[in-house]
Amino acid sequence: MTETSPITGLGANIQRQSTTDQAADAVRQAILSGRLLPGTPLREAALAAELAVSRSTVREAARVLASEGLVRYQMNRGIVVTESTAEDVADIYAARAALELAGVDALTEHRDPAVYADLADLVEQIEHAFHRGDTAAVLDGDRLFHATLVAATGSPRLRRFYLQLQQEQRLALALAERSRRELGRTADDHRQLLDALHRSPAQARAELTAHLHAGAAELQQLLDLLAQRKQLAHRAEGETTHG
Amino acid sequence: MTETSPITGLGANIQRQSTTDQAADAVRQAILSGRLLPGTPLREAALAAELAVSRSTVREAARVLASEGLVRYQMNRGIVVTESTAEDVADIYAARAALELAGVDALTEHRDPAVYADLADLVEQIEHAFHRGDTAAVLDGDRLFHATLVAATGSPRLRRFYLQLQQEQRLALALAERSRRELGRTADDHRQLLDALHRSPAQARAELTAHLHAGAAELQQLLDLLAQRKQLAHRAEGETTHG
DNA sequence: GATTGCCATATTGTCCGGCAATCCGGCAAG
DNA sequence: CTTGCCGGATTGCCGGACAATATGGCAATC
Repeated sequence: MTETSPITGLGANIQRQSTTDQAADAVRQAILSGRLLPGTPLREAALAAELAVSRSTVREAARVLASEGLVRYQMNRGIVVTESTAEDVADIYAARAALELAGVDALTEHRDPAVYADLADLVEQIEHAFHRGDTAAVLDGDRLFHATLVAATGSPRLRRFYLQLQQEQRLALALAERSRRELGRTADDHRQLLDALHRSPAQARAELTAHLHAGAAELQQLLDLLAQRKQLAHRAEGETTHG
Repeated sequence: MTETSPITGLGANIQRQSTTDQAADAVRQAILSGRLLPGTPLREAALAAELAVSRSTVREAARVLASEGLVRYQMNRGIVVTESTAEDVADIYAARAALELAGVDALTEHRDPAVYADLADLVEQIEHAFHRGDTAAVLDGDRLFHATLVAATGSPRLRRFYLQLQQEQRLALALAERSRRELGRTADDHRQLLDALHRSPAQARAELTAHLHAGAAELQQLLDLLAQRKQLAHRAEGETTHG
């Protein structure tokens, strides 16, 4: 899996990280963790001061994040953390479906036992995490399971694109919390999906699309809830201002 | 298709283009047209002078192009026009297959007559261009045909990603010239593919994969040829230097 | 002759200060 | 309530600057 030098056998390619990349990482982390909410404008000067870097560096980092879809870059209006619409969420799931179905096709065609083993491990992990009540671990396992599926295509480009989709999805629900019931369904779903992957391509495809549709619906619902809560907060704020 | 304002009915959203974007466009154009060959290092200062912009602007533009895969950004080594390996080409076709198959699925499921009409038009265009001997038009039609197929998924993200793949492919064969026979095959293939799309999903999928495999093989062969020619040139250069 | 160490040069990474263009909120006039 | 205007805040872009790093060549060494 890892590259090895033909001479030394050491694949350790040491490499410093540019300030720009570090800045991008910091902001990305803040966004994905929900510390920077969608819609938040990112003032270049303030960010530069906060990160102790120059404005040029911030701008370069912003270009990177923009290409990942985490922020939007509007002419003369600056950087804003991306706000996902309902259509965006639907689209993310549609795109996910396309890539993951390609993964299913590749897997059910080549039947690589290593991939099946990885997937089985992940299902175990997810179930364990669920019983421990470790929400973050469940979600991590979920993401890794699907990423592994796409990786089964063997295509680096599909893999990279898929990771971006996952990032966008994380951004969309950064502040949403899943209920225990939904997490349980997640755990069950993946075992079922794995079974279907063993059985037949057609069943696997069907199971996956069903799983994704359910996920999309759940996320849409969560977003609606958040929007409602936000509206209420907004209204309350208006009242206090008026009173 | 186009967005219309509920008030004026004018969808004309005028918008200036930032200098950075213009710079990126210029370089992108130069790369895709083959004026900047793969492997060419892009000196920031020189580029800035050439485009009559500042180095900061060039760097931002480079970040954009790097995110599109047209250039590579190596720490302390600067910007280099991406050199595609044989694996890259294979991967591009694998990724294309995944997305286009999603398009086939969507199309054969919904049977949107408008899309079929568009595709039929494009086949006509390609055949006309071929008979005119207009190579560029054939290739444009080819690209548009496949992009339309992917667009049938209705997913903006898949569409965007697919355009990037097409860009990368153009980069890979920027300086390769296709023979008349290959262009003819291209024209025939698309009509066959369109027929299969009318017939059955399974046949469409089969036809598409065959088409893409043939394309990949052709491109690989072209690249081998180019590599050989390059080696010969290189060797000749060495001889003159020594002599 | 091949390897190593060193040095001059070219180039990048990053920062800074600056200025015009643009956006935004508010206030006044109609 | 709309329109026009104004000032502060912010961005877009620039040019200069300097340290860190890469690169190619030359000399010293084995």
